[in-house]
Amino acid sequence: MNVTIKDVATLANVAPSTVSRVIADSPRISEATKQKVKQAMEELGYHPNLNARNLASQSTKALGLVMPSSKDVGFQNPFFPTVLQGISDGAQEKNYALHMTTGKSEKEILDAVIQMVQGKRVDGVVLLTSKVKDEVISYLKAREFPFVLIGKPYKDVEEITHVDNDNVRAMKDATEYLIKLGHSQIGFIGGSLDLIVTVDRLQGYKKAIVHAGIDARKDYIIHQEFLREGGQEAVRALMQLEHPPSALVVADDFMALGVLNTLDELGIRVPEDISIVGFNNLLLAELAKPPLTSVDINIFELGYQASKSLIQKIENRNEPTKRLIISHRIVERLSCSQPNSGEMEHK
Amino acid sequence: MNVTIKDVATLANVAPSTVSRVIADSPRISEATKQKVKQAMEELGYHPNLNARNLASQSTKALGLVMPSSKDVGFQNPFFPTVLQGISDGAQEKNYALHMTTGKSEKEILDAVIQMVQGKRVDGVVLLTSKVKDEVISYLKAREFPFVLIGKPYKDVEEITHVDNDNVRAMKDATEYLIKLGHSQIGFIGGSLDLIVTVDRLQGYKKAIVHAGIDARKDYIIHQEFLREGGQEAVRALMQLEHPPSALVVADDFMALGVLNTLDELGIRVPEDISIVGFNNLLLAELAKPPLTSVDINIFELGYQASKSLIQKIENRNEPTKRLIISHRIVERLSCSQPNSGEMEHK
DNA sequence: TTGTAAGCGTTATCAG
DNA sequence: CTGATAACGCTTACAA
Repeated sequence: MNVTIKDVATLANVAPSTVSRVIADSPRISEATKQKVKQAMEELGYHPNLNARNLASQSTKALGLVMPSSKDVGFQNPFFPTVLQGISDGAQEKNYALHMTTGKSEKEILDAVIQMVQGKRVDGVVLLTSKVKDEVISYLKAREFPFVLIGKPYKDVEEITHVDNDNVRAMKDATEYLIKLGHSQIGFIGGSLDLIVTVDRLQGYKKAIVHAGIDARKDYIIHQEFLREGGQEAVRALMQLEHPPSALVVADDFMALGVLNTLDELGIRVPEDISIVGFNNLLLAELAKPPLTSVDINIFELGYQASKSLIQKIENRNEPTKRLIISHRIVERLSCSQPNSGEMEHK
Repeated sequence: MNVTIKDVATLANVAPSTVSRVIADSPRISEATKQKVKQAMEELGYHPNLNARNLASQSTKALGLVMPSSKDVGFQNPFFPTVLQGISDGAQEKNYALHMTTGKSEKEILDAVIQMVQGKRVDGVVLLTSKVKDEVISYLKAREFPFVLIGKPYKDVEEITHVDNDNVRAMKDATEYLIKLGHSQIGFIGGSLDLIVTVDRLQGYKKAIVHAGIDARKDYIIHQEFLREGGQEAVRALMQLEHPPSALVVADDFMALGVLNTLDELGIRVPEDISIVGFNNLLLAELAKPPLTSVDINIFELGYQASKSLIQKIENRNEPTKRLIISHRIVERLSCSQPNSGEMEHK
């Protein structure tokens, strides 16, 4: 019914295997027949059946993407489209296709991954988030199935190929940026401690504080459940301390937007009354009021390197496990200034 | 090497075909052997090879997603993660998997689609954007391959199954909302006219204006290349007209954020000096300053219905072409107010 | 350099 | 209700 390799063979007057070899661009086939076959393919509008090919060759030239739970608010973060672009570019360069799995719960996700792996739909998997206790990782490791993680694994750091930023360093840099501006009362606002990024960034913050000889105040640290209600409260409480911070590092621009909002309601001006450094340098950092100084973590590159190294791993099965660190840099905009010389009035 | 249907057959003491039937849950197989086989599968950890299955059955239980060009800034819009959630939910309900294609240019995208369709990787395709002259649509139509479009097709509206909002109506509603508040000088800010949504929304705006007997001013209409530089200029110019608008409808929240920004720089307050209605009701509409009144177009539902109806089409080949219209509603927040009684000072 | 033929792991058509 | 056996469309030794 559909045009197959045999039809092409007949038309070109060669054996099916020859056609197959032409497709694979085998070096040991005469230029003459190559042309003949190619023309026949053209004439018939031939396209290889990928299922047949995959079945016979035991490989698929496809990567599986594991997205975070779709119930997660974080899913809305523009981080994902961007990282996806990177992955896609890396894959396309090597002619790999992308297969996607999502799910509403951890269990659904794991099931989808198993189906796709055991079903031999993909040759490797890239994980878009690293959670603290990740069953998907355990599964993949146990089966020795090629995969790479975007972010840092919770454990077995040495045994899992991953691409990540140096988040400790990045947040340390951000904090020190504020310290250099003259701030010493610096608050930290981060997301759930279930995410490794948060843990790392918090650590970087602490390092900077300690290193500068500022005393670390526990009440300067907030973990809001991303944004929404809870966050508002927390920020409010923070600003009503007797000595509220004069600067804030926020672990994500999206979150920073919410913070900006709350601050505005409280009548606190940015950057006059308080300075803010965001993270990720999302497009919306530019669009915020005021435009946010933010740490650019090169999201696209994160994705690009992930698919690149996954493909390497697939094509060379005993590639060593690697850890790729993507660089970051602070992008200065208008949300930071030197602290007021006088004590900031509160209450 | 891998455990196959044959291994299961041997262990369960039945023929391979029987195992296959058990997998398909064929009604004409005794409960006894069903159990026996299932246990064998369990014991061996059997998982069907999907490539083999697809090859033999001439169908894949997979949907293809066609994303917009990754070079597009619009790709960053949180619209996509959300619509994807909807698609994914609809697919998962019917046990369909998702295959994704992207590309940096229209050509790359078309090639990817052809490969995936002819390669028989998917049973149907959902298109996430509708462009004015869409080669992908032409291709799919010519091959009579099942697909559904999210948005409105440029032509052949009657022959293409699509799920969309009534964007004309939605924008008319938004505009009339402002009119009811007392505004008569209302500006329109939209994206590229290459996108059908923009065309529709512009039309809705015009309808409302005409219907209210307000005279339509051409200089109240702006098409910025989404956001960035160009947009800023345009908004600036708009506000420096002798009679600047007292209200603005903006075709996308993301864009509205940029507008808000420019307005702020100009020292124009929202909603005191000017009212704004956004579109799409993205998460960030809530986080904007002030929180944006926005038209919720039910993005998730758009995706959900798309995959649902695509699957219907796949499973019942002569399903009639359908047009699904998803409802919208205005979500009031703080970006609108009645116009100042006095003329707004400009300069 | 090219052809022959045996898989790859399922499903589906016949019989029985 | 169950078992042979022929596809499905391609790759890949092994021959020639």
